[in-house]
Amino acid sequence: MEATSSSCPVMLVTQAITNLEKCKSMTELRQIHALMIKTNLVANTFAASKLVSFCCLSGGLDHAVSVFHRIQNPNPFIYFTLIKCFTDSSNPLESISLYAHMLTCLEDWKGVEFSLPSVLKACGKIKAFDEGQQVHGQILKTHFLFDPFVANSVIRMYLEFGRVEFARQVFDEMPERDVISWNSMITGYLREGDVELARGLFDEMPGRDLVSYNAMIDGYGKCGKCELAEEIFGMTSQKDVKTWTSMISAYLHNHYPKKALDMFREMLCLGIQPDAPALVSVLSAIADLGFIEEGKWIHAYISTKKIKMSNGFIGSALIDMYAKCGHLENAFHVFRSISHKRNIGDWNSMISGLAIHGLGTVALEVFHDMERMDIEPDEITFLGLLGACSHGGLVDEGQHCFKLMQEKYKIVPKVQHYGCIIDLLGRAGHLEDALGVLQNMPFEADVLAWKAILSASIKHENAAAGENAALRAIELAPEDSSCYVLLSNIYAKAGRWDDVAKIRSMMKQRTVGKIPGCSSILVKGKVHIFLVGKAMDENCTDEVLSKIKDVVSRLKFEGYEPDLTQVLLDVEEEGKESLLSLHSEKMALAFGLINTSHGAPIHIVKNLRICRDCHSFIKLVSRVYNRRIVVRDQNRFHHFENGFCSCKEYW
DNA sequence: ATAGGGTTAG
Repeated sequence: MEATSSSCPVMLVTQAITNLEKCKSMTELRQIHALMIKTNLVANTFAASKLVSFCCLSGGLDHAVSVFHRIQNPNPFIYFTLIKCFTDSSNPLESISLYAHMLTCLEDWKGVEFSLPSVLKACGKIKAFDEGQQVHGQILKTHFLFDPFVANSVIRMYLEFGRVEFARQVFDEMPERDVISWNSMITGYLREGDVELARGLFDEMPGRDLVSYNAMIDGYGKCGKCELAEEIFGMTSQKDVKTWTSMISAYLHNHYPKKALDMFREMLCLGIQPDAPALVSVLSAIADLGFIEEGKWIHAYISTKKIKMSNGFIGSALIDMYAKCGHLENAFHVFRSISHKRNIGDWNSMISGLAIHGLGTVALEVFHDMERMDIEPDEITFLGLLGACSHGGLVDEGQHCFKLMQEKYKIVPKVQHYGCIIDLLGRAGHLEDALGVLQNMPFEADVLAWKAILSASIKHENAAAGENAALRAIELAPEDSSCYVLLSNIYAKAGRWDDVAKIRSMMKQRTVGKIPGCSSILVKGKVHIFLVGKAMDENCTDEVLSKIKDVVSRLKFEGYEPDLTQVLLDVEEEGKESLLSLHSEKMALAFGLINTSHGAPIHIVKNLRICRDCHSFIKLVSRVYNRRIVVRDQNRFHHFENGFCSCKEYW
């Protein structure tokens, strides 16, 4: 028998609901419940289900269950309320049990279909494959597959299991597909990396909506097909903030941070309000570019719009941005300001931020705070820590961290973690040990592991080890120009000119292009970009070139000797010195010397690793011209002051 | 009741 609502006047029901909606604490909730029992409102289906769902929302799942048990003959809708709560809770298994229990209690299955999406979601969430198949079986028997809500949920569940072929079968069998069915299949294929199949469905589907477009943009972006993402982006005239965010992150994933930033600006111009995810992705682009002014603007925007820093990634994105723009104090400031509501990402960003500045000891201190506060570190925390030790030359501490992560935190190291350890040992000159780790680790060595050995070999002048490492790295990443260049440098240094020529022609044959060096500098709020021997704003090229000449001759007085050992690939002997002096970071530095006042610090961002000559050049400039110079290269920060660099030659 | 976007990583 259905609980009667006729016994309760409508007024009372509405009153109870209003009370529930205003309710702020469990104590209040209990009072309302008591009143509802007194007036027999608990017998009213609608009021009772509201009560159950409010219990769930305020975190009192237990209370919800006890309320539920006092309801006589709960109807499918009340079951549904609690099932949904269980699905969203940390214990979705309960949702499946309650569903099974409901089936044994109900005589009439009318209304059961409302619970099916929740139950299927619960199965997917806890990867309960067998249970999921059982529910699927029941759905087939009871013909609920006719209900697109139900069928779509079955599809979603199989996708959650990673079984696209099962999902596809349901998709093919279901009597009536709606736009959600198509979109679900498309995202399923995209998650598998099967863009062609996804695109096939996208082209074939009868009526696309925004979700379809956004999913394709996102999918293309993630698999490195930026042009195709752009194509889809251009196909739809209606765009929402997610469309823009998808395109921004597509640019980001494909290493076009400038385009990502431009896209964000365009979005703002059209009056679209960025939300947290949009801001997080643009912050990441800004961090890549090192555009501190834009970063500060976004920070101010977040503050004025009162966007929460605690949940989500806003805090970590801000910390990361400030650290990568060289403003560690601001990163720390954000980090401190969220001290009571930090998530793991906030800690990780702070630790990695300190790592790129070479502040290994501080990073370890932050980690100790984390341990004191019982925050469970994850694998990224340890990548940051190992990197911090590596850049800070802290060999023992790094090895200790590596042990700690396995023994105390039971984290199984990935190939990246081994890469860090190899790098750590290699940099510190323990080349044999580094090779030992590489040979004994439970993974095939990847490019980065070999590149770590390669740069350690070069630094510690072991040509044979370097040659071997370079050859292995080239095998694994034939498109990466840096390994060819380093190898040919090794050959050149040994006078093996035939081999130098061989490498050069190999590069030509494989059309491996060198990535052009590029540096940027911020002067009076404007970013200026320099390539080798050329300013993007060509008006100032000549002025910069003559300034470099001045600086070089002044430094030569102080004992500067151009280090020609790294310009061995393409150039004749007499061209080497002038080519060296045209490196983009020297151009940017000269521009900074011309256009900033005496004693003002200079910040430069470079896309590649800084070369040895530029490094000693800038050290000297910092002393002779009495300037603090901060350079971010591909790997880390260099803080130059009074002739010294913070990296202590660890780079 | 079912589908879409986000950070930190050698």
